[in-house]
Amino acid sequence: MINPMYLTIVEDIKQKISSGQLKPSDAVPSENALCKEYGASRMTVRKGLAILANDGYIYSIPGKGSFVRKPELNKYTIYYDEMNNSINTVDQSRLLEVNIIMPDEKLAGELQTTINKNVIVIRRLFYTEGKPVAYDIKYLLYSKGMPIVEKELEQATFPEMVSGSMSAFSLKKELAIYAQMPDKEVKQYLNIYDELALLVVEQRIYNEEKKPIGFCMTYFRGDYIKLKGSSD
Amino acid sequence: MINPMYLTIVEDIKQKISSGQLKPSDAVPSENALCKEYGASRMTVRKGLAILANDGYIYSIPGKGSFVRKPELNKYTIYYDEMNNSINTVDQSRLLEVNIIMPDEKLAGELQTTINKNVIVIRRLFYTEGKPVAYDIKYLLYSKGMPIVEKELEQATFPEMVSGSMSAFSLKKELAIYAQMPDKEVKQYLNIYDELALLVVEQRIYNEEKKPIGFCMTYFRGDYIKLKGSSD
DNA sequence: TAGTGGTCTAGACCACCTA
DNA sequence: AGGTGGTCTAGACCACTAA
Repeated sequence: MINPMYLTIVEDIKQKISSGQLKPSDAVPSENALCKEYGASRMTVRKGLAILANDGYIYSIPGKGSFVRKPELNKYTIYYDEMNNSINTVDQSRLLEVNIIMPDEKLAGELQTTINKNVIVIRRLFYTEGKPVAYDIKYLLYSKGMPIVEKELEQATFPEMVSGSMSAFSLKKELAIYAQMPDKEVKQYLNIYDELALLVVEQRIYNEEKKPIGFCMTYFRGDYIKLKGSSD
Repeated sequence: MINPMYLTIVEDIKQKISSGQLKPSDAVPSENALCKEYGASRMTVRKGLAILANDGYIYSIPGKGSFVRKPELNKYTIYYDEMNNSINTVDQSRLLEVNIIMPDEKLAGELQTTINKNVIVIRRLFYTEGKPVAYDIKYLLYSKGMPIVEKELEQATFPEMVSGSMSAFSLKKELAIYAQMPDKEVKQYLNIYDELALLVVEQRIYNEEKKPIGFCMTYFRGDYIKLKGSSD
C-alpha cells in the first residue's frame, strides 16, 4: 500500500462529502462499522476520523456519532506583514520618532493602561524605490527585552518588536482593515498631491491574558498595497 | 483527574514553550522519554504530540525527533461576508442586472474560459437604512443548480450562489483587498458627491482542480466597512 | 440494554537517522 | 546497533444516548 490505511479512510470519506454523497449533518458510519468495512482496528479508524474533524469536515458527539459539518463559507487566511504585500515590498524604512510619552485618554483606553504610565511611540515611513508608500505609527507598553537599537526598529514588523521580550506563541493579535482619505499630515508624509485613497490597517497585540501590549496604525498609499487571503 | 492525560501533556509542553523554557527549533523530549515521565503508553503520548503539532507548536521528523516550531507571526483569520462586516450590516439589496453575456478577453482570461462561452453577470447594490453602501458585480460560469430566482440572488453571498450547484467543501476561494478612489459610475451608484475612499474586495472561487468558477468585485463605501481578522 | 464516541494500554513491525 | 517517529492491533473501561 502506498497510503497508510487511515489516509485511505480519510480520502474515501472526503470524496463522499465533496461529491455530495454525504451532506452536512448526515451521519458518518460509526467507528465499529468503519472497522468492519476496512478491516482495521478501532484506533486506526479513529485516527482517520480525527483528521477529518481537524480539517473541518466532520464533528463528533459522544454517544451519538460523527456527522458532516457545514462548511465555513466565509473563512479566509491572510498573511499580513506591513513591509511586504502582494504588489509591493518595502526596501527602505526611515525612523521619524522613537519616544516615551504619557498616553492621552484615548490611547490609555486603547492600551487599557493609565495616563501616568509610560508608552513607547515609534513612527516610521516606509519607502519603495525611493518613494514613500506607507506611514506607520506604533504604541507599545514597555517591557524588558524591547528592541531599542535604531537599526532594529527600522526593520522590525510589529509582532517582531514584541516577540523579543516574550514568547511569540502566547501572543494574540487582531487586525482591522478599512479605506480612508488621507489627512493633511499623511498627505505630506506620503507625497500625495491629488486624490488618492489610503488603506488603513490597525494592529493590536495582546498577551496570553488578553491584556493589550501594543497598538499600531499603518496608512498605505492605495496604489502600493493589495492584501491577499485564501481559504484552506 | 479532571483532564485526560494527553491534555496534561499538551498543557505542560505548551507552557514550557510559552514561557521560553523550550525555544523554537529546540527538541521536545522523545516519545519514550515522555512515556516514562508521565507513566503513559506511547499512543497516549503521541495523541498529545499530535495536538501540539496540529496547533502549530511542534513538528516531527521521522528518525530524529520532535521540535518546537517558529510561530507564524503574520497569520490571521478573517471572516468575509459581503453583506456583513464589523461596522455594518446590509439590510436591503437591489438587483441591477442579471444577464448572460459573452465575456471580453480580460474576463475570459480571468475565468480561464473562451470568449464564446456564456457567463452569468449579476450586479447588485447593497443598502443600509436606505442608503447605498456597496456596489457588487459577479461573473459566474454557468453550471446546473445555479440559483436563478431573483429573491435568492438578492440575498445570496458569493459562496452561497456557487454552493447550490456543488458541494462547498471542494471550493477554493481567494480574496484581494485594496483601497481605491471611485470612478464616475460607482460614485453615482453609491451617492458619493465629495471625496470618499472605496474599499475594494475581489473574490475568486475555484473548484477542486483550481479551475475558476466565479469572479466578483465589491466596492464598499470606505465609511461603511471595516474588516477584522485575528490570530488563532 | 445496546450502541456510540472518548480514553488508554502494552505490545508489534517499519523506515529513518546517527554513530 | 540503538534511538527516533509512523503505523497498527486487539483488547479494555468509561460516559453518554436512545429505544
